[in-house]
Amino acid sequence: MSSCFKITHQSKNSLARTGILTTAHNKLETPFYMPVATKGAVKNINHIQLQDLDFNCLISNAFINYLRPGLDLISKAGGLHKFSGWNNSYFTDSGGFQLILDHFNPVINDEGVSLKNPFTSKKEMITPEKSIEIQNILGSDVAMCLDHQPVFGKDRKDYLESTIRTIEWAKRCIDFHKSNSNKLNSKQLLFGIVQGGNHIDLRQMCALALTKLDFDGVALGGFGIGEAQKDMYNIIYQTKKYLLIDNPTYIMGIGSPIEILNCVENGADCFDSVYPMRMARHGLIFTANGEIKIDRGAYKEDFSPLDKECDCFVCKNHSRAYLHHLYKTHEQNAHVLLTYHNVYFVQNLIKNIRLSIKEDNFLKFKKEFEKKYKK
RNA sequence: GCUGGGGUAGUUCAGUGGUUAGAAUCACCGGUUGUGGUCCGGUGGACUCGAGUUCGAAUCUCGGCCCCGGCC
Repeated sequence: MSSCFKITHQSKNSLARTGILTTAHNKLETPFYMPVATKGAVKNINHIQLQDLDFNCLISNAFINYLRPGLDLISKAGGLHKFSGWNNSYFTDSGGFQLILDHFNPVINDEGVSLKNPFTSKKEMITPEKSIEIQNILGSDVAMCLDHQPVFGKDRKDYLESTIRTIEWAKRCIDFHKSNSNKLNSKQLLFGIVQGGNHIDLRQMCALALTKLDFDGVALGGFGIGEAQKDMYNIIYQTKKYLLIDNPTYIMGIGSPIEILNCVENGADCFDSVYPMRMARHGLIFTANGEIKIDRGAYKEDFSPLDKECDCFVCKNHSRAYLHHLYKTHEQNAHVLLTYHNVYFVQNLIKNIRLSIKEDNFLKFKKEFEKKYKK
């Protein structure tokens, strides 16, 4: 039973809820979205701006930090928080996501994963224990289990194998986490991860197994890629039935406005995704009236703001024409300004979601948002 | 005035006497989700003009026009 999470309001007509997740650094209001700071920095937006936007939690990557700059250096600095100058919360991803990137030449067996260090070309063996040890040293507020999501898994057989492996690894992760007294952050929480692709029974089997392991929270993985995407909401809904009601539920890798809304409706409490920042870099901008692509010629002489309803400083001070010009001329500031707007937009959405849940108005809010957002 | 170089997509370049003239950029349209990046994919668009040689010229020859350099 987790004591770090407390539900503060439960929607009557859906699984949407607000809550407080208490970490060593913060009390995090849920639902919340975490900007991704793989290397201890979010691309094109700095810590002060993020803090001003009330982001109290980022997610970094244990494996990437382990490869570079390395644990010795981060330890000398006093851990990931001090090294990166972020005094709020950090989740750390285990490195499980890197298992699907060809770039790292992953070779997986029951013991763990063998990966190629792209900086040295040396092989690195990451086991569940090793992954937790790295996160213990980094001192993140929430560590994630090492999980296995199959890349090419088209067959149920592949998903069954990876799901069973994920459960076995989860046991090893929690055993190591409990027994290792050498943690930088003694209050570090640990979340398990549900795999199973789009097979509801595998998801439920995995969820059930994790609930028996005393995790502080449970994540659903495997949505950023592959076939599970279209069935995501149903998978979350069906999986939630097998999770403890007062466990925080984290949807990994999801971050578009519409997806956040639908995940919240099905009981999700936190998110992380590169989506808002990457879309900004690629010129796709979130607005209350839908997404726009700022590189389109249509905006060349459009002197209105990105989003008329947005109060961010970019919308208050700059026109689409100006941002179009910066973007088309590859001016660095284009990415900085567009990233700021997208991140602001998502945070604003999250705040409104929380408010609407507290006011028992979530479904109405969602419906109205979607109506305007989808053309 | 003399002389050399050059004119190929909106732009910068490649290339060849022989099916459908390449690329980058550009324009338009997709994509992007536990970060390998200002990324990936699709589509669109051109041989300076005239004459000659040739079965065939965008390519070779001559001339016109235009651009760049050098000399006077």
